[in-house]
Formats: sequence, C-alpha cells, structure tokens
Amino acid sequence: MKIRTRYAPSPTGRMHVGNLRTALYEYLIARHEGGEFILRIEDTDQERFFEGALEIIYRTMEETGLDYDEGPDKPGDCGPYVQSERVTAGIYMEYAKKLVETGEAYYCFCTKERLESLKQTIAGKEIVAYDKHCLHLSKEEVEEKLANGTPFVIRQNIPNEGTTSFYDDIYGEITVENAELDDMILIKSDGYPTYNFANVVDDHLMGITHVVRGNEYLSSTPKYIRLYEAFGWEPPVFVHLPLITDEEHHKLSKRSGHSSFEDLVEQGFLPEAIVNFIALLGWSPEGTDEIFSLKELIERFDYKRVNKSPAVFDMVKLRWMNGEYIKAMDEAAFKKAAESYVKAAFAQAGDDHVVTADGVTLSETAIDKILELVRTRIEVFPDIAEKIDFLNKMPDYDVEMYTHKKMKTNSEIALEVLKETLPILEEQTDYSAVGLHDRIMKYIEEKGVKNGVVLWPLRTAVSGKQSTPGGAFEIMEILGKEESLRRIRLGIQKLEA
RNA sequence: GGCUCGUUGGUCAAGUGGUUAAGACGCCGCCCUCUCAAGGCGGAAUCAGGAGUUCAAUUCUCCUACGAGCUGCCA
Repeated sequence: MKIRTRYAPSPTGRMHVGNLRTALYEYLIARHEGGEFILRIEDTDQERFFEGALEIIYRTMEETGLDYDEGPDKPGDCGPYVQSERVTAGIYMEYAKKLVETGEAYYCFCTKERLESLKQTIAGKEIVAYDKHCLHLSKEEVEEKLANGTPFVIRQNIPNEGTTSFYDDIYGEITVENAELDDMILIKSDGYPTYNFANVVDDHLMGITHVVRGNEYLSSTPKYIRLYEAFGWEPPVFVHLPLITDEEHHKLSKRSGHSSFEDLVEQGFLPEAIVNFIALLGWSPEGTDEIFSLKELIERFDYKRVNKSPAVFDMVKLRWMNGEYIKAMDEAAFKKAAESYVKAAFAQAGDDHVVTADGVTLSETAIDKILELVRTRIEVFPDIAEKIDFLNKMPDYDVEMYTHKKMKTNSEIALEVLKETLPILEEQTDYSAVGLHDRIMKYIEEKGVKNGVVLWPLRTAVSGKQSTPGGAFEIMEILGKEESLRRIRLGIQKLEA
C-alpha cells in the first residue's frame, strides 16, 4: 500500500519548530517510500484564527522545500483541504450523526453552569470529568430540545469498563482504562468539529496511512482508536514524536525567542540548515554523518530510528551547522545572502560601492574581499556587522594594544616599525595583498626580525582591534593606500603622545 | 491528584546480555599562523538511583527519584 502522510497545521501564527519537524518527518516518511504527502489546514477554532497565518504556512513549506502533492492550493481527490470548508460541506455533522445513531455518541445540552459545577480542583488544577448526564436523556427529550433550538454539542460515548489499546510504532503498545477516558466533544456548539474528531474523520477520508504527530497526543490516542472502531474503520499506523524542549527541558515556547522557523530565519539562519538541524532532533541516521540535504534525508530517513526521549533545542549546535552551510555555499549564493549585511555595516551603500563613516569609498572588489574574509568567521549573517565595524570607522584604541608578548612587540618597537614602514608604504603603489606582502616581507627580512614584530603593529594601527578577519595586508588592500596611511600615521601619533 | 510516556557526557546521540560505551556540538590543549577564524591532531567528560533475573547487566523485570505530556466547545 502506498504511504500517505499529512501535515495538518492550524493557522494560528508562526510555524513552531516542533510542528515543522513533524511536517518534515511526515514528508520524509512519505517520500522515502515514494508515497504521498498532503497539506490540510485545521482551522476549526475560529477564535484562534490568525490573519496571514495561511500565507506563513505556504511560505514555510516553500522555503523548506516540503512540497506536498495535495493541499488547499493543490487540488486532489480528497478535497476540500481546509476544514472550515468541509464544515460547510456538512461532512463532520454527517459522520457525527452516524455515531449518534449507533449509540457511539450522543447529544449533550448541558449548560456552561452545569459543566462548571462538575469542575473539581485536584492538585491545583481544575479538572472536569463529564458525568454522561445527557446520555440518559430519552429520545423524546432530545427531539424536543433539538426542535426548540437548544444549543448542543455531540459527545463521544466511551464505556466506563474495559480498556483500549493501540500500538505506536515508536512507543510500542499502549493501554488505557476506558474509565480514564472522558466523553470528549466531537461537535462544538457552533457546529464546528473539534480537532479530535475532524482529525479522525479527515485522516480516514483522505486515506492517510501514517499519522505522525507530537507526543502530546499519545495519551489521547485511545479516544481516537475508539472513534475508528466506532466507525468500523481500520486505524492508521501511529508514529508519535518526542518533544523538543528548551535548555531548561521545558516545552519550547515563544518566550525562548527561537521557537519558530520565522524567528530563526530572522536571526540569519538558512532554511536548509534549520531543516537539517531539526531532522536530527529526535532522529539519527545510520552512520556518523550529520550534514544532509533534504534529498539525502529522504534517502536515509527511516522512521523506525526515531527516538523516544525529548531533545533540547541547542542553539549553539544550530549555529555551528549554519556556519557549515555558509562555508559550503557557492560563491554567488553566499554573496547574494551576505552582501546586504556587509553593506549595512557601513555609513552609506550603493549598488557597487560603500562609503565608510571615515569617508572612504570602497569598491565592489573591496566588498568582495570582505565577503571572502568574513565567510569562515561567521556562523550566522548578522555576525558580519561586529566583524567588520573597524573598516567602517577607525576605532579609538589603547596603545597598550601594541604590546603583545608572543609577537614580541611593545610600544617602542611598534613606534619604530610604524615609522620605518610608513615611507615604504607611501612609496608603494601596488596595494594588493600580495604586493604589500612582498614589499613588507622584504623589509622584515632586511630588518632580521620575526614577522609578528612588524605585522602585529601594522595590523593594530590599521584596525585598532585585537582580532580582525584577515591580517594587515588584507585590511590595507581593502582600505586602500590613502586610508591605510592615514591610520598608520594616527598610530604613530598615538604612540608618540 | 489520576493516567501516559521518558531518563547514555553540558547538549544532540550510536550501541549491545560479555564493547577500550561510536560520532557530532561545546570546552581544553597542541600544530599551522601577522591576530581571529578555517583546517589538522589530541584530551577531559556519560549509561539517574536501588533491588531482582543471570556466570555476566548500560542492555531484561520491578521499585524509587526526576522530567515531560494529557486530564479544554485549543490543537
């Protein structure tokens, strides 16, 4: 049988990484076997509906590469793919009534007040266990209330004896006492189905073979099983996924600031890296590889290897992985993605140049050099700003910086070196890194000192920073002759003061 | 409270009735080197606790502890 999985988000906001991982695994399970993957929108809660959330879902699926075979915007044989439209079509009410007819469900007219009176507080939590009050209404009473328009819900009728079991492909056999199962609402008083009911009906009607979802549904799955049985339907394969938590081992929440795909993209992460990273949260492949494209994930994904225990979302490792993706990008793609961050680090920017706060115009080729230098030094694009701030504006630095034990320099030596190299650099016309290198190395050789003795002061003078992407030559090449000399003279001034 | 699930280094994790208990991130050190990265090499660090089964338990069983989820006319 062909595998069919579905991703069924509700449009309530940004896409949570837990949901994204569920979508990913559903996609992978289907694609690995050459099966089908569909998108269904579960918008049965009108109150939580969020304008624009649908677009977020479409865009996220697109950016992550999770292409689906059927969905609201990809008609198939099981439409409509939006639950509110299915409500209009009367699908859920029809199935709910079938259950009422067979005694598997019943109308409930209980008021909010009565339900409230059933509420009890246990261990600080309010708990309602419905008492099947309306199950005992006579047929006539029900007809009458229905006829005079009394608001109602339809509840599932679960017996108080016996047990219900099911097999989860990850967690194994799970059994629950029926008495533990509340008579959950199938159809709400507004005529909309609850998630629980719509999910079962749609999964069956849409031919879903593998239901993949978060761990939080594990304990309510027996109720779903009873629904399948009540309808006489074959339950699907269940694949429950472990939770993704924050560093404190709590369910990843919006407060963490990186709970959604969109948050992560805003922070400069690449969709490919995010997908790769979350694929490894709760699943691991055979072997020790960790960097996988979506295509490779499809080939290697075996859901039987999914873990049972929760996984902490580790930003540090995500950052590392993103850095790996940055390093692996081809030049053009990297430039496209990083250029705007480089330009933003300067006072002014044009199409093919940039002007520093110190008034120096840097050409397109200088920008390309910067891009190259920065590439292996960042994990996320916003890191660029801090790395190159000194190019935009010469920082005010302490002369102490010229003293470096390992480089065997101090203020006196630095002053001497700067004074000696200044005329050489004034004469020098070739300001390419190679040209500068050759000329200065010649000087170092003549002087008979270690490289650091000369290069540390030069780099310091030209950058004013303890560490920089690239060395003295690269920086001078980018800055150009005039600005480089200006900075060196500034250094001499500082050292003489 | 009840029910369900989980627990291998700080984190992601492999793994098995007998292993020197993989690998990755991070951390530390060394090499390279004009700084910082990158790259290379190496190091520290793990089977929650207690019983039981067994010649042998990280692995199987039970208990405890801890954590999480559910207990909504949310999904």
